[in-house]
Amino acid sequence: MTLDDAAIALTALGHSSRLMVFKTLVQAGPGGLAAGRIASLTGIAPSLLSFHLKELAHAGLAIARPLGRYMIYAADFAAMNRLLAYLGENCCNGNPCLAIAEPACAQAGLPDPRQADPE
Amino acid sequence: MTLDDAAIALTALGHSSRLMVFKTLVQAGPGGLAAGRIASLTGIAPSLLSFHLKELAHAGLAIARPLGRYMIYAADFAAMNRLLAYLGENCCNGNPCLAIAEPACAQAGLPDPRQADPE
DNA sequence: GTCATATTTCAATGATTAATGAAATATGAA
DNA sequence: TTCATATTTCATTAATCATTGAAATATGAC
Repeated sequence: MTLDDAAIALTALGHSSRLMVFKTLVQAGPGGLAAGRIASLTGIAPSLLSFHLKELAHAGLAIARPLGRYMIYAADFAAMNRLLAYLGENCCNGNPCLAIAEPACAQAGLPDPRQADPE
Repeated sequence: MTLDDAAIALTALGHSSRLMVFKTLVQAGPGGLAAGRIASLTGIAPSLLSFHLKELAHAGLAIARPLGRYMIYAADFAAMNRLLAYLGENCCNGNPCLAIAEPACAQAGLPDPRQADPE
């Protein structure tokens, strides 16, 4: 993932409506949700939601597949992982200083990586 | 961290120049860099850089401190960790499915958390 | 004090983005 | 075929953002 790829994905998530939509898709899991269901869950008008979903899809964070007259959108978990990996490597000095890494390591008796000094 | 806080931070990082600036600050470590040094490292014009640095600071991702006639900017690693934690919890279903979590866990003999099915 | 350096502010411009509602497209049901 | 549902497209408007260069501010050096 290049810096520009990451910036495009971050821009897509950097809007409260789109972040809410993406969060909704994540909660829905890989099966995804129909556009209308996303609209009713988030309260976003259909045409505006279509615009935001297209932004997310264009950024590679959501995948669309038609199902009859419905359009099913799902979060692209792999893409999100790549983005988080990029941020961890390039924007946290490559150190395991991420809070998110803590729970998985705590159960293994490892020290909390959040204490690592990033200098 | 609220969804709106996260969206503000993501917007700040969702611009290639600002992401490059932030990456530069991260590489510099907690000691930070003078604005002029950031300008020469990134090739961004001083007045435009000032604008972008203000955006990063306003989003809580960078901290500024005056040092004589210089202004030192440093990445706020704690804020970045909070953002990554938010994304991990809310945008990866709370599962340890993050690629970034893998290295720390591999050394403990844990299975690769990236294989976890987020459904 | 005067000068050079470092940074920010400001105004102006152009570009991009968000939001709204109406119209178009497509699918399934009756 | 006709109708209702689901979604997208389009045109329009408003709003926000990025960029530039000049001017202002502040600090340290001489």
